Amino acid sequence: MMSKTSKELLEQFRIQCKARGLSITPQRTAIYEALIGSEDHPRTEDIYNRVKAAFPDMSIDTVYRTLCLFAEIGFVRLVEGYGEAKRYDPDMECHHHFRCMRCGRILDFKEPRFDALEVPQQFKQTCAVSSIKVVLEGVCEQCLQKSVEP
Amino acid sequence: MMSKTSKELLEQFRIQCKARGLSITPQRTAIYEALIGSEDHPRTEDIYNRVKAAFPDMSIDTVYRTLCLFAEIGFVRLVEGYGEAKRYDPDMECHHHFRCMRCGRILDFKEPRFDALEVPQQFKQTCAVSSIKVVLEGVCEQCLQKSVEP
DNA sequence: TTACTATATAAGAATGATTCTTGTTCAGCA
DNA sequence: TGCTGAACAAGAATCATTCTTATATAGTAA
Repeated sequence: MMSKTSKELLEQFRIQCKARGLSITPQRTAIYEALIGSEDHPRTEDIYNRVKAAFPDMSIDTVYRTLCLFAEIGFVRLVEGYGEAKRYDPDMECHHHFRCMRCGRILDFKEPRFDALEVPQQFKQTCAVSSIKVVLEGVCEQCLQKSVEP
Repeated sequence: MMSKTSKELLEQFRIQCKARGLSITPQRTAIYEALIGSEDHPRTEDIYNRVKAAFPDMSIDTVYRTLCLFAEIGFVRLVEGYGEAKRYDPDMECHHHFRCMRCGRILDFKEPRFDALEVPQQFKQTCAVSSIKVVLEGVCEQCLQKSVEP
């Protein structure tokens, strides 16, 4: 999924932190590593659980703060959702989402035709548009099967 | 914004309720009316506040339950968001959203070119896709101005 | 109209996600 | 190597939402 190796990403992470005057702490590094190893659009608590093995007494508040910070400075993206817990996406390249409205699963997909969409004139002139993406809503394969079986 | 009059919508609301065996209570009617009069993608609490004038002792739990029910049966849509409180959209016609990542404002827009997007083959075959829409993220006009002024 | 019953509601407790507060620790620099 | 502001841990507090329970009422059947 990632086009850069995790080594390259980590190096970039360090450079970006320094450039912004942010301390490179073991916690932040661990959280960043957990993120780039995730393909499931994890919630804060998921990252917390993955990091806890190495940092048994990390506070979940640190994970909340750090993910929020990472989203602000562009290390990850906050995923569009429907009012449940926030989820993050480490893939910063242009891509799109299918969201299962039953189980919450998010599937990434690439679609060159969608990447080429142009921002409508009305927003181009007045707003700063940073992203344009397509969101599919529906029911995923697994959930469809479940509703047939039982 | 609405293509149907609120009278037509209310009539449709009653018919749909009956068809589904749902009681037509004053609370539900008031919540529905508040919804179709809203163009700001209100949160549950917003609707609660708007309805409270007429129903001083309505429970906010009723608003939560009712909005959830309305979304399930297709009277309104749950709007894609970023982990804050759920927001609802009474416009059931195909349209798209611009979301200000600073103030949370959501702007509706119509764009025929976006309405014609086709669901990628991979999802067509395996999932039930109920909606395909374009989401713009960025900073709105008002917020851009604010960041210049002070 | 009236009585009945399942559904809907109000009130408040409970839960889950997130943020805040406070005192402590540590990364990065002098 | 010591200093200082930034970062952290712990737990309290807050906000959104759901659950529980007892009561009220919409729709129906008599």
